[in-house]
Formats: sequence, C-alpha cells, structure tokens
Amino acid sequence: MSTDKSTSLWERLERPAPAPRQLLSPQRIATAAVAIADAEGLEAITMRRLAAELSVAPMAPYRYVSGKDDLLELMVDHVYADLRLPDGLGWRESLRALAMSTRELMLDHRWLAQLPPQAKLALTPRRMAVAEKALAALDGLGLDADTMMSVFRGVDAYVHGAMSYESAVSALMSEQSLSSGDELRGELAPLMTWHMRTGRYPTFQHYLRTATRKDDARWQFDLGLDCLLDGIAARLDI
Amino acid sequence: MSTDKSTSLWERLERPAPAPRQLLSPQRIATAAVAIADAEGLEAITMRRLAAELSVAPMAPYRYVSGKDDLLELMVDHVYADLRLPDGLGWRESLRALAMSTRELMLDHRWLAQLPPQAKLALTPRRMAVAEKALAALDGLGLDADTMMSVFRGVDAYVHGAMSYESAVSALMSEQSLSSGDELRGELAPLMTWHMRTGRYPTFQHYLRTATRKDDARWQFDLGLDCLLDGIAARLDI
DNA sequence: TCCCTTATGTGTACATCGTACATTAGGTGA
DNA sequence: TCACCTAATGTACGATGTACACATAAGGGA
Repeated sequence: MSTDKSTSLWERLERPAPAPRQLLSPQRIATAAVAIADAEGLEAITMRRLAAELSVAPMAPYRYVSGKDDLLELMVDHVYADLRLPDGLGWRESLRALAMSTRELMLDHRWLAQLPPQAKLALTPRRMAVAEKALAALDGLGLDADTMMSVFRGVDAYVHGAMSYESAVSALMSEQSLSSGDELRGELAPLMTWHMRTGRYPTFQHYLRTATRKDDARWQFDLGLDCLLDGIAARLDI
Repeated sequence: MSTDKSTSLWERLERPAPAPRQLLSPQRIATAAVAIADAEGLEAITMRRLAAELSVAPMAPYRYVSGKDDLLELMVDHVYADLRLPDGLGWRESLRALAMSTRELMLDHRWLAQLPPQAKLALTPRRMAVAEKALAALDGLGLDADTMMSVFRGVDAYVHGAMSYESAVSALMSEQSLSSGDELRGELAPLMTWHMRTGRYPTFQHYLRTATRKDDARWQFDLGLDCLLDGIAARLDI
C-alpha cells in the first residue's frame, strides 16, 4: 500500500493496520502533531519536527499521511473527538451549545481557527457528525433543507469568524509574551496613538476611552451569538 | 534609513519618498503583489516572485517592507481602497451595506479571507476607517461603547466566517479547474459516498438529495446576515 | 567641476522547508 | 530456512524567507 491520494484518508484509516513493528500509527502521529501545535502554534508544525518528536526519520510519517495537508486534516479530526455534542435539547439550545463547545475547543486549540483553507473545508468524520447533529436539531420544524443548512452554516460562520479574531489576538499575545489585554494595548499604543492623532476616528477613540469590557471576549461572543439566534427564531418563525 | 519595525508601516509611508531613481515604491509593490495574489492565490506570493514581477533583485522590496508580514498588511490596505463605504443610511442599512461591500471585496480578492492571523489583525488606515464608519453608524442610538463595538465585531465575524468558507470553496474549485458546484460535488462524490454509506448522517444525506440552492452563496449569505441584523435590532431595541 | 554623502538596488549565502526516490531492516508465512 | 512484504531510513533537490556586505547613482557643497 502506498499512501495514495485517490483513496480518502478516512477510508485508509479504517483498514486495520496491516502489520509488524508498528512504531507509528495515525493516532500517534495525530497526538504528537496536536501537542506541538497546542504548545507552539501552527507554524511550529513541520514534517521534520513532527518526525523528531516521534523519534523517527523525517520521511516516516509519510507512510500514514500523504503530506502536510493530510496531516492537518488528521489533526482536525483528532481534536474534534473532544467536542461535546448536545443532546435532547431544542433547536436553539442545541445550536447554542454547539457554538459554545466549538468556542471552547478552539480556545484549547488556537490553531483550529488558523488553518489553511483546504484543512478548513476538510470533510472529516467527526466534523460530518457535527453537521449532522446541527441539521438534526433543525429537522422537523418545517424548514426546507436549504434553509436548515443555511442556518447551520450561518451560526458556524459566526463562530469561526469570532474565534478567528479571538485566537489571532491570543496567538499574538503569547507570541510576544503578553499576559493581559492592557499589556497588549500598551504594545500597540504607539501605532494607535499615531492613528488617533490623525483625528479621523473620533468614534473609535471614544470607544477606546470609555469601554469597560474590552477584554471580556466571552461576553462579546455571547452577545453576537444571541442576536443571531434571536434573529433566526424571529425570521424563520420557529 | 533601514526598514525597522519600530516605526510603524503607516508612519513610514507618510514620509514623502525622499529620493532619486525610484524604481520601487510601496504603491508599485502593493499593486504587483495584489495582482499576483488575485491571479494565482496567496501561496503564489513569494518575495522572489514579487521581485521578479517588478524586474528587480529579490531583496529590493525589503527596503520598503520589513518582510512578508509587512507586505501582506500593505496588500490589505491597498485593496481596502476599493471598499465602498455607506453614507447617509440608518445603522441597519449601513451595517448591511458594509457587509455586502466587504463580501464583494473578498470575492474580488479571495486571498483576503485566507490571510495568516497577523495580517488579519492588521490595523491599517483603511481598515480603521471601516471600523470608524461602522461605529459611527451605531452612535447616538443609546448603546454603550462596548455594545457598539460588539455589534460591529459580531457582524464582522459573520462576514469573515462566511467568506472564509465561500472563498475556500472557490479557491479549491479554481485550483482543480472546476467551474460549477456540480463539478465540485462530482469530484467529492467518492468521499461523500463513503461517508454516507456509514449511515451516520441521514439528515445530511436528506439535504444532499433535496436541496435546490446549494450553489446560491449570495442567498445563503443574505439569510444569515438578515437574521443577525434582525436579532441585533430586536435584542438591543434599536 | 569634482567629490562625497546618502538613498537605492544588487549579489551572495544560509538555514529551513516539503517531499521524491532509492534503500535497508525487521517480521511473517511457506 | 528462505523469500517476501512492509515499515522505516537516508540522501538529495528545489524553493523559501531574509541577513549582510556591496555597488551605484543622484544631487549638493567646495
């Protein structure tokens, strides 16, 4: 068996590992890669670094993974195992719970929100399960299939967009060893002052001076999410 | 003058070009880089490729741009010049127009939705102007500064999330020279069939079989956006 | 006119990346 | 025991970002 792209990654994974002296396995590879990315960010993921972490030659993981793209997909599916899926709730609470769990997953694994486009689209089994769960929660409410999917994708888009921002900020902070929003703003102060001195952003400046929840990411996330869910309920009359 | 990171990119840009025999300029660099990314995607952006396009030595652009990150910021600001800002509309129509224009900008420049986290956060002048515009539209409605910003960022998150998906799909299609949603689904059919054969995704399967607007990205975008705006109006009583 | 400072672009070089390819080594069934 | 398959190795190549020392040309002061 060569690791060809024609059979899907997931198909290959289901075939029981055929053989002897298994140093490596998709599981071990995924675990090691996720550990690296969690600790040092997505840019620390290198085929060579991964191999080193597994005490194995640089090319060894290629037997299980057709390349770096495949590796990223594998990592995604691996961490989605930890996503708690809601059960026995109404559509609204299901979507809300799913969004909140996804946020938590993405806070545990900041790199999830920074994946290259291909990995973002990856149709992995566990992500399929998430979609299924969300669609099932919306089933039987009188919505057509297109609307159901659109609602799910709308919420998903909000979550990904919000977390893309939130985890970019948090990545920037840990990169520069900043530990509070104030420290971050201190770092950005010269640039910000320069912008403000142009006088072109009075409303923004007012925000900077009077806002009191600048660092309450959770509150900000909830507000947007609740607005979106309110709007879905109202507009679709469900 | 060395291109040091301590003075901000934007600060440096405002100083009039000091000198002689200007082959290069931030303008020319940005234009060339954007042309490459528009035509061949973000991964085609290479300092060497950029230099070649400008008929200049590989290291030449470094005089104007401190590195690739800086280049990306420059590109972002450059294309945001084309974003049409709404004027004289109510808060809702302003946010809606801003979202729609941003979508169009991101369709014209698919790479905008695929930027690395640092460039995504870039506080460029023209992006500051967008934020200012949105906040101004929400001013005077009785909202506190935190809520105003959160509403803006919520809409922004939705737009970025939705376009991140939409442009990842479109990037994938152009990468594989597919020109319709049907062709794309044809390409994905083996994988999808494999997933469906597990029987774990009945609702998803029902969607695949009965949906009629799978490729109407504009309709999907509008639905989510309108839900979000509805919810904002209702929840904040504005 | 000449030269000298300074902004501008060049050339070379290096570490690091993804991965192609040919090769070895270890375990199994006959 | 031996042939065979497969897991893992080793070597190598082209591409990337960018550091650093250098060449060069314009324009002003003598």
